[in-house]
Amino acid sequence: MDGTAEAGAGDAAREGAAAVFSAIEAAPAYRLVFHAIEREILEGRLRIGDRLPTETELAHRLGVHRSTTREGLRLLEQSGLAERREGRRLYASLPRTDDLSERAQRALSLSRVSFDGLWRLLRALEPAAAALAAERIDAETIAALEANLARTAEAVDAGRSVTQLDLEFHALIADATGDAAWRLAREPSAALLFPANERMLPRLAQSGARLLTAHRNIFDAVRAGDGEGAERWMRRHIDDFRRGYVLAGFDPDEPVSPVGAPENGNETRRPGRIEARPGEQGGDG
Amino acid sequence: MDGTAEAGAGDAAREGAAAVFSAIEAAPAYRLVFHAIEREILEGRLRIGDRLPTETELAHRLGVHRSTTREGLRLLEQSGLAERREGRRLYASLPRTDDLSERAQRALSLSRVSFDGLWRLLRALEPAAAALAAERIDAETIAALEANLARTAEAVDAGRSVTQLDLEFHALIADATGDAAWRLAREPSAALLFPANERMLPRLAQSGARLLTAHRNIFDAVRAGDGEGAERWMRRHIDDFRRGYVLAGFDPDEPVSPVGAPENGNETRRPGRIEARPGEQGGDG
DNA sequence: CTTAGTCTGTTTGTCGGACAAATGACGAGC
DNA sequence: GCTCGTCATTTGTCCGACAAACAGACTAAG
Repeated sequence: MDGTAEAGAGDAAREGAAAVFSAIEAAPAYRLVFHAIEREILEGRLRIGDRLPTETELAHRLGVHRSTTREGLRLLEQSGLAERREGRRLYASLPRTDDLSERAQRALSLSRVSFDGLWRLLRALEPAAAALAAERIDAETIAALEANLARTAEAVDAGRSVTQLDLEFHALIADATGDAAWRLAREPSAALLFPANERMLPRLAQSGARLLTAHRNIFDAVRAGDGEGAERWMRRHIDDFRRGYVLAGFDPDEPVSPVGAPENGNETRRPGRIEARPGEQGGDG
Repeated sequence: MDGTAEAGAGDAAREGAAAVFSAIEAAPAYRLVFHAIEREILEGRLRIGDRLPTETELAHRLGVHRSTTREGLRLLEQSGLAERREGRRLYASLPRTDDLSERAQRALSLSRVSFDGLWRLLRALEPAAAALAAERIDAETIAALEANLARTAEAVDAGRSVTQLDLEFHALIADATGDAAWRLAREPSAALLFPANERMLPRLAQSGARLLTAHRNIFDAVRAGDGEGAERWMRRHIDDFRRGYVLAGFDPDEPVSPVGAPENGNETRRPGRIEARPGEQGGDG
């Protein structure tokens, strides 16, 4: 605890031009704890799914207090490398893609993104994804897409919102590429862009039906292994989306509005405690 | 403290069919602390850049102990919504894109991605990004690109590796779109794919020079506002990249090897402490 | 008057220990 | 055999303490 900083104090003759003085790297112990465990996981000594040692044991092994260990564990937890199962225990895990997407989405929604920027991104991605999907799709994803189409048809008939199903359809296409990179690349933008549908629907007759038809065409091509067709239909679908947006009277150059405020509930759902503290201190300053 | 869990214990007469029993959402207090602060930031009561209250004050206001507060702060920290500046204090911040990218990249590298999948993703993205960049680029990014090209030329002359500069060039193009979504979408994949260059270089004569020429062509088109040209040159560049990969004798269907093990240093660099504890407990089991 | 040192109150990092509640394993009882 | 208490383990939370780092204010030196 006495890393006395006696670095560049010496003679005042010249400002050492050659000396580099790369910034000293240091970190509080809780961060070292985090990295120690992270490393165990990344280098395979702790395999995905393995239960982490007890807090007490970790503390003991790392030579720090349990509180410090716990702070490190929080970092690990939030980084996605540790995950709670069955309520309490922590298990080593891979950061989940949807988790990453969600965060990216939030970051995006807080930054400046225009409808047009997002749209052009997806116009580049989605057709290519559809083409690749046509080459690689498996039976399982086909089934999932069929189910999605069925539910979309229902929703359209019933006049319900199709936004969620729309998002799911496109996500499934991305999944069909079999490559996590595709999903990761498109998800945040799609989640921000496609809900714009919600605002168009009331203004455009038949937009639900059009969407369904488009999805069906895309699906048929994908299932048939017709990459080119899938790409073409998807591109039309995306173009159509933009057209609808403009027709409905929106300005594609405007920033997209952050959809969905941060909800409260969504915790890791464990039975037990309901509130942190029923009500003890109000807040006095 | 005493949220005694007396949920569904009652009479065993009938299994309430009508009752819904939506899963009880509960969370430990440290998580509630996290969400409380998160919410303050997301809803604008704490603005980006604002200094967070003292740990003690937070603890007091939220009615929990400082230790608990600190655990919540670790979550916040790792989520990117709080950031240390000047060493200690925590400030509200936006999750940084490069941070998100880095995590996404790690997640990708741990999952199954093939050269081909990544390549096709970037083949869809990069040309479109270049086209958009040509419409929107500003003087600053032009300057950055020029600097990048100059350094690339140097590196090629000197026979040094151009991988980092290559990555930077493409990232700058994405930046030039002015839309964070583009950078976020391509960064993780690019970071995994482009370093493959490193392996090709020794096997292919002139590949550095080819890369430089391609970058120059792309840049010229972008600067001239020639979207179509930029797109075309970029597509060629990406195609060329794949051709080189195959020529060099690699199989595009193989999974990409995780590049770069998790390094040690990269902390938040704060002067002061060098080690958590110089050497107090060795580890006895 | 600027520069360098000194002092002081505040804030963070870490530690020690304590205890209630939840969990999981296990053996007793219907 | 299945259900129900019992008990040890583990997590969540709290209390309190103290050293180190830091931000400022203030003072001595050039």
